[in-house]
Amino acid sequence: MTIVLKPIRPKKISEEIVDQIKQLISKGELKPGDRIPSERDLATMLGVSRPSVREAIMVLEAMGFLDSRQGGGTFVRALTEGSIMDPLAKLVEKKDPELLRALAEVRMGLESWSAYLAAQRANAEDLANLRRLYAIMEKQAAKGGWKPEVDTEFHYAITAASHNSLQMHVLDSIHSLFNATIQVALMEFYQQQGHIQRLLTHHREIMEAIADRQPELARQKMMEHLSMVEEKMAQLLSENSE
Amino acid sequence: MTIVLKPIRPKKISEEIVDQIKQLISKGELKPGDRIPSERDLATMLGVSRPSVREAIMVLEAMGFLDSRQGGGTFVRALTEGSIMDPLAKLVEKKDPELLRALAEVRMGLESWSAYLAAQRANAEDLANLRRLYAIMEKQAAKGGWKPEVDTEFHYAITAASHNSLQMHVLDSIHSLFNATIQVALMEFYQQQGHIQRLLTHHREIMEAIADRQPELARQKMMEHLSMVEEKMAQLLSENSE
DNA sequence: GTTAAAAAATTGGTCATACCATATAGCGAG
DNA sequence: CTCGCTATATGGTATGACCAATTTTTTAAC
Repeated sequence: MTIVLKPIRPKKISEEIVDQIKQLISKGELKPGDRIPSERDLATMLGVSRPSVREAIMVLEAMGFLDSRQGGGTFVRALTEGSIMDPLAKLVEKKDPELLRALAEVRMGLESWSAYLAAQRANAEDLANLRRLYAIMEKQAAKGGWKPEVDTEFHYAITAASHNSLQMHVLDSIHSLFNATIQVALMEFYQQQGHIQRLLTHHREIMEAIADRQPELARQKMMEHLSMVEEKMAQLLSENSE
Repeated sequence: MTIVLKPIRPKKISEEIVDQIKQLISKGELKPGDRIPSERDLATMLGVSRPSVREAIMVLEAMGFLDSRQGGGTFVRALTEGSIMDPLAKLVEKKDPELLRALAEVRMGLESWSAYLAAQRANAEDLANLRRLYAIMEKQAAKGGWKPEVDTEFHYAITAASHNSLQMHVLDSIHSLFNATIQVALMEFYQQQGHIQRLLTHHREIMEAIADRQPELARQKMMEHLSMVEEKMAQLLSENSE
């Protein structure tokens, strides 16, 4: 008889307070703009010390629920949803160039691996999807345009063709970060510099390598492609830092 | 002339500390699993009071960067734990063979990429660390043993030598999943089958390729190594399912 | 010498108190 | 009534103490 004993993590007092206040907000008893009782009052109300209350408020402030102003008071902030970001997103929100480079590099490793696997396992449906997306890109390129969404979808389709669910999840996290940071700016940068034809060629080569069942070639082409992306990103970042 | 006036809000001390620690994590100086200095030490180091440090840690904990355990200490969490692992951890704990295969495959992609990067960037310190760990493995192998911890540490050291903090975090999530599932069983399986010498050879070849600055070779050797791991894992799973 | 139990040191969690900095409210001078 | 000053309320920081859980070291037993 295996008794699964619970994660006896005695909850911290401040966490209890966080939960209570969060509940008040979610129940609408505390509306945006309201001023909550002072730290001292809350402490006596809850029968705890002020530091505990303070830690709770600190956490809620970090979450975006509250906003404290010295001398003024603590107010409920209008939560526009989306304030809850992953740890990863919080890190790159500063657009630290070093981190973005690391991000691009991780992406390079993951996607080239996806291409390798895709070349081994892509089925007819996968290939048809890739061809469809490539046709759209080609059409756009003929008009001198480039849609980030289509580009992104193309890369997703490759990972999907790897038929590895976990790979899909991991890459999704990385990719969404990329989108959230400089994806769009990067695409515009391409258009200005007239690199669209090169991009199109890259994608075609990758697709053909996958269709021809040449894993090593697909990997290599994806690597070349993303190397250029990283290079352009570095240019973009150095320009902006001037 | 538009003068965008700014924030005005003088930054709180705790926020300052939050930024500093976040930066340490993003730059990779604090890696997943590391224990950060105690609250008291940090307070004296930074020249502030303990409550300020505590508030900062509280916020970072809420953000998912840190994890504090009473009496134990405060540790750096892998940034991808929440966003990638949680949904999948439940699936993997059932030891679904399909998912374990996917896991091993993702690991293969990530680690071979780590080896490639490490061969380009490993410094003297990184190499010394690898050699030290290899020596331990060699000694163990001479006695017919194989310690999973040392093996794991060796692979971590390679990723550390890639000098990409994000790569470190992503791989940590994957690796911890691996450890939680079949890592130990796998090691025992090796010993039973007398594959220790082959394992040792693999690790030596990888290490030498990195030391010789041969990225492609390092990648290839890591791939061979992990291919064998995946193969053995498949054997183990099929045996157990009988 | 190895292992297990016990004690000590370390570390996070909580509390109490005091004082500083800032914003708001209220009062008073003009 | 308006402007400016003062008093007060409130968040921000610092110090110190003690508790609870964990880790490490020491000690004792085998």
